[in-house]
Amino acid sequence: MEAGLRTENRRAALVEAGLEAFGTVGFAKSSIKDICGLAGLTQRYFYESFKKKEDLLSAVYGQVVNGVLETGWANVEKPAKTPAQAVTRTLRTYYQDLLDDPRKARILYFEILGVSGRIDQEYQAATKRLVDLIAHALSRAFPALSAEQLQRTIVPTGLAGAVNLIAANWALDSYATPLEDILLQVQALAQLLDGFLKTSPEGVPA
Amino acid sequence: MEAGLRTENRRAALVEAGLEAFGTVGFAKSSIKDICGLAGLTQRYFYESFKKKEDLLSAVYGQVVNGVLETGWANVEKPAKTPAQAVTRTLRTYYQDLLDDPRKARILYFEILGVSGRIDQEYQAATKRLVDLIAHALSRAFPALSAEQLQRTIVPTGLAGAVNLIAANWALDSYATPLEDILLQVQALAQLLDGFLKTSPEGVPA
DNA sequence: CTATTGTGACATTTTCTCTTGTCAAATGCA
DNA sequence: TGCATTTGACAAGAGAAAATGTCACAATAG
Repeated sequence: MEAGLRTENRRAALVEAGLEAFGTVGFAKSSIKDICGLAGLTQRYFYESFKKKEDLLSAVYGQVVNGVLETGWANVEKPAKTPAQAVTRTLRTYYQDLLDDPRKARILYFEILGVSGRIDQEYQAATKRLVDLIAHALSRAFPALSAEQLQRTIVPTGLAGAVNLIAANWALDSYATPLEDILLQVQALAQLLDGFLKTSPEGVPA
Repeated sequence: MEAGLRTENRRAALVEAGLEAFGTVGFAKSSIKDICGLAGLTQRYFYESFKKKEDLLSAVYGQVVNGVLETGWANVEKPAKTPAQAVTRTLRTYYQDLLDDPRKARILYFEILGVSGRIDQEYQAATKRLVDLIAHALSRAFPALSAEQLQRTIVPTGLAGAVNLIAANWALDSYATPLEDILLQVQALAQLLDGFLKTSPEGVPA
């Protein structure tokens, strides 16, 4: 095997080990040594691919964020019978991702915060991407809402916060509430909004 | 001055120094030595009042949380002419608190997360208190919504997430958007909800 | 086969930070 | 005033983790 390729493999192993360490023990309590142990590598290989622990967190976070947002976008484009169905389905896959791998939830909602200014910026950028996805999902599910109009309001940001806090509380609660219960409530709200928009064609004010 | 009282004063100085350190440099990057320096005390006095840095964070967080929730409750009880006005006024004081002291915002939304299991529990408890406040505010502003009904839904949790993420983004953005712009949008949404509830006396389904 | 490069295990250095201890000066109290 | 307690400044040990270095061995290419 080529050297460059093996370097890549080691890097990938470190990212996977980082996901495990940060997602279970936590960022603060994981040492570089621990992570290398999980990856089955010695410490020097850490410095082969990363300068410091924070850089690994950045790589892990980027991978997780890309994963959930990709499944989100893949879902939002699919046609749906009703707006409520579209909203529910998108949210289901998003939450299902976190349910399948609680380490991702922990990194997305907890470990990423308060580490450094640079990481805060990455968090902010990722939040913005989620807000964009939500704005797009809303404008698709509810054609009465224009995407441009949504972009200028705080509504998608607020909804992103709602989605995130519900997910974070759900994770802190060890996923006690069945996912379907949460989705049923969301579905009811979406149906309400749908009915409301149909009786108020003037839409939502900016 | 009595000894016990001076001990109290030193403790208060440490909490204030903790607010400054955690709220600007951050929890991870603040050493006990730094904090004592800010407080104008030597390290031994840290151990007089706290066992470890985490305990100081807990004290600082508790003070900040109590402060914002108290102003929130004080406001929510006041009578208002319209529901939209009630919502806007409560939110204004809540956000104004954070605008006046950005260190509080940083601690509330960033520094508190991912520190330890114990701190996570305190965060969860504080979130629950905010959710309760919001549920109460909603049931007061919109009598059509019963408090008991609200408690069983994810709506207040979602709204708490919305309030928090909007605040967190706002803080990360160095409060670029004028507070009044945000409040105007919230007011518009509240008016919409008010109008909707008046045409749908059956209320929101559980 | 042999020289070069990559690898793995381990040692070492360095840098922090926590935590406890010492002691003289200051302060409060009888 | 004289005694006891409190205080402030600093020292120093303990421990952990980061970051770098060494070296024998394995793998591979020519």
